Amino acid sequence: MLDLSALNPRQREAVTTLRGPVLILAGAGTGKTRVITYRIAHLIELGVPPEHILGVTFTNKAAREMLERVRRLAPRVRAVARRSDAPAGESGPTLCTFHSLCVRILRRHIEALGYKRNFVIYDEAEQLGVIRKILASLSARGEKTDPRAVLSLLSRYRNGGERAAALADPGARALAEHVRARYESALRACNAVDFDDLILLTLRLFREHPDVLEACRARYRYVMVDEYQDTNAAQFELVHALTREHRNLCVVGDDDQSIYGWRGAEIANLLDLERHFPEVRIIPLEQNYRSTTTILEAANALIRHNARRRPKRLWSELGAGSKITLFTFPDEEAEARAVVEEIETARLSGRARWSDHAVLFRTNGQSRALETALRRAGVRYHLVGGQSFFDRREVRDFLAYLKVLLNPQDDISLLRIANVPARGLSEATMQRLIAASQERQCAVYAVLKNPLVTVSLSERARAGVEAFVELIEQTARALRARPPEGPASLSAWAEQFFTRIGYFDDLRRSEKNPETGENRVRNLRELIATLDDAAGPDGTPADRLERFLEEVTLDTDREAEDTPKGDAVTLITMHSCKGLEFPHVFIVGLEEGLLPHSRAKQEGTLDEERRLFYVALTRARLSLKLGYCTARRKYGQLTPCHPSSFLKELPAELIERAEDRPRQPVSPEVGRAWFAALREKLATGKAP
DNA sequence: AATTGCTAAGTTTTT
DNA sequence: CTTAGCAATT
Repeated sequence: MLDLSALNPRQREAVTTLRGPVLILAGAGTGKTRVITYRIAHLIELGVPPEHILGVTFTNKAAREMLERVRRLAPRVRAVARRSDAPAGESGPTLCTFHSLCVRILRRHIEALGYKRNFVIYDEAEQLGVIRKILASLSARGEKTDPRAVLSLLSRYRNGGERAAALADPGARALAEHVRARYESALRACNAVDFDDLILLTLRLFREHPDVLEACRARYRYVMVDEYQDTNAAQFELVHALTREHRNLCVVGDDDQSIYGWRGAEIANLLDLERHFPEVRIIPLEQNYRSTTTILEAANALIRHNARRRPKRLWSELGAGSKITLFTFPDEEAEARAVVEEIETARLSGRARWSDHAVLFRTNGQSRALETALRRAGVRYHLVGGQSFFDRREVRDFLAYLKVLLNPQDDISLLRIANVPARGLSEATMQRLIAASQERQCAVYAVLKNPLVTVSLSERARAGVEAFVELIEQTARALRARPPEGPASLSAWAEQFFTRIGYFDDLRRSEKNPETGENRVRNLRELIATLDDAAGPDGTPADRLERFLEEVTLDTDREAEDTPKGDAVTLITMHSCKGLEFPHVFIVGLEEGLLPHSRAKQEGTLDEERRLFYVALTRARLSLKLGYCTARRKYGQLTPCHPSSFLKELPAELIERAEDRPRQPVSPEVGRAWFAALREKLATGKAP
């Protein structure tokens, strides 16, 4: 029996309001995940068949966590579906991301839209590749357009929404429309879809094949959406399509924590929910279980400066705690040293471990000075985010090979690996082949197989092409065969395949520094070792590889998570800290131009910057320290800077300047421990 | 075909 | 100061 008395009245209301539309306005630290999981468990307990429940999240991590907690609350729930290939007879609730839900639907029905079922999913790097090609063919006039900017424009345009409507600049609109036509046909020709397509194509499927929509509605009778403030217009459409009939929609979110507007998130989805669901019941959660009242009051005061928001005020029963400390530094090195000093003082006086601390910053670049200082002091840390494992060259090459083997039409991947390792297919040769493919309106791979085309190539190039085609054909054939003809272990197969084509050696050779070469080989081997686990046991080797690829493109936080971190300080951007909490938080670089970022000012997104600061503030449980520099090294030279205007929005009585802090008396034991630790550090040679 | 050198730019980044 | 992308060399 589910014990609802463990919840506060508001939470209980949220858990027990099961019919009709509900908006749970869940402020930071108010037990949001708890409410969602209790709600699901409650539904099940009341006899709702679990397979009628759909819970949509934005990250796989969130989906996993939710699944785990539902299981704990409702032990009878066994098979809980997360992966898109879950068996049809499953009996659990569906807890997954928007994207994996759509993949699941599309894998079943995409042929109705004229795609092949073995479509590949392009990630951002591949999307950029397509955009670059289009831009290159478009502007021989030498005008340089930033592919990233075009991609983001395109994404907004395709997803529709108010932003796109406000995309009134006729030049931008024309460019977007122009690029869109080429982009979509390029992807289609490659039998590829991108992240946006997963949602958009599902919507199209619903429009053109109402029976599919009907089946989904019948199946998902209770729908919940987490982090609702981060949904974009297309995602809203999807949710609306599923729920506008039965109206059992529960959305959970916090408009004050909307920080992904630049990625197309429509905070209006949350603010204007009544427009589509006038009967919506709004349940605010305001009791915070995380932070001291000092921290919450500061956060409340800050966010009040935002014009358009649903009013709410966080409170807690955790007492005032200590004041917020504000530091001023001459430059970022001093800042980093002070961070280290604060952490070490707390640790050596026995008040906190390294892992109780997080240092938050606006831009990834700010981590450098911090890392240097922490390393110098021998403090363990881990850096969250940064460039992804999946952006490394060797990983991209590997994935491109897999994609080509499963779907040779994938031009982008094919062009990436056609001459890796070098097999005599020079840039010039490839250009001719691409031209031929455009002429014939067919995939590059079809051209490679076409003797009418290859006959015009040089002897060497033709030999290269033939060898390449033979390699792909033969390997693809082998992968379609079940064991014993086909490979039983994907890892063993991959290891052998990449050795045979000389990829490992090529990787080593390509690096001047043998150390980094070995590192790349090791990275790849690590990934290869996970093949069998991630792919699951069912189907042909090709089916299994397909699942692996899907898992890897849709779930990039997978590997980061299971890395055991031990006792270490967390260095993290303000964006990626959402949803986390730490006893002690240090927010650095609170300078005008960095925290309200200079570009945000130009773009008129000051409110979002303020929300970002709000998210950062509300991560702290016990102590909060804020720092800014009076000068910072910018592009090489020291430039003066001013404190962030947001600092003025925090009530002065909650803040004390670091230099005014009363010196805390140090007890003899603490003093001894401190010196002992210092001596040890000197002995091991770690201290400066 | 690959390496070198130049120029230009420089947020955040769930899928 | 970096770094990425691109052009122009060897």
